[in-house]
Amino acid sequence: MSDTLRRNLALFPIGIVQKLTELTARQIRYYEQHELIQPVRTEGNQRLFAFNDVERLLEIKKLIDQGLNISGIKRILGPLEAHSDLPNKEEQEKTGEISEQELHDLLKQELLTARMNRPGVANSLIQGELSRFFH
DNA sequence: GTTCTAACA
DNA sequence: TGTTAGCA
Repeated sequence: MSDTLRRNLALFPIGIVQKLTELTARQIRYYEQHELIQPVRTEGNQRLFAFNDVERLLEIKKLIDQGLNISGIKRILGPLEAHSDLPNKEEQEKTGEISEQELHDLLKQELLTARMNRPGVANSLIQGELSRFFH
């Protein structure tokens, strides 16, 4: 499985992203309106974020802390790469493109990476919220 | 219980 | 940005 595919897998709802990034849901939706991120939607119109989106949000947060406005952030992060029409988690599982086992391995790998780059409270949150993937 | 959109203190 | 209303 390619790295870009892994990072673009739509996995978490806004609540988890909220804890992961320590941004409010309001802010996350606001940044989406300004095309800083492009989470996919479920059939129920709920946002599903990928690791890519989370990383992007963390960069946005850093720039906000540095006093930048939306316009400034857009210039620094640049336009969003119109990432192709990657199937979402449900479709991938439905079509058998990704097995449950692969998904678990994928998430475990991502969590290990996150643990090394972002030690602290964020990790316990990540592990807690994603524990359902490790049966 | 969670998320969504819209709108206003 | 926060927060609340009214839905799905």
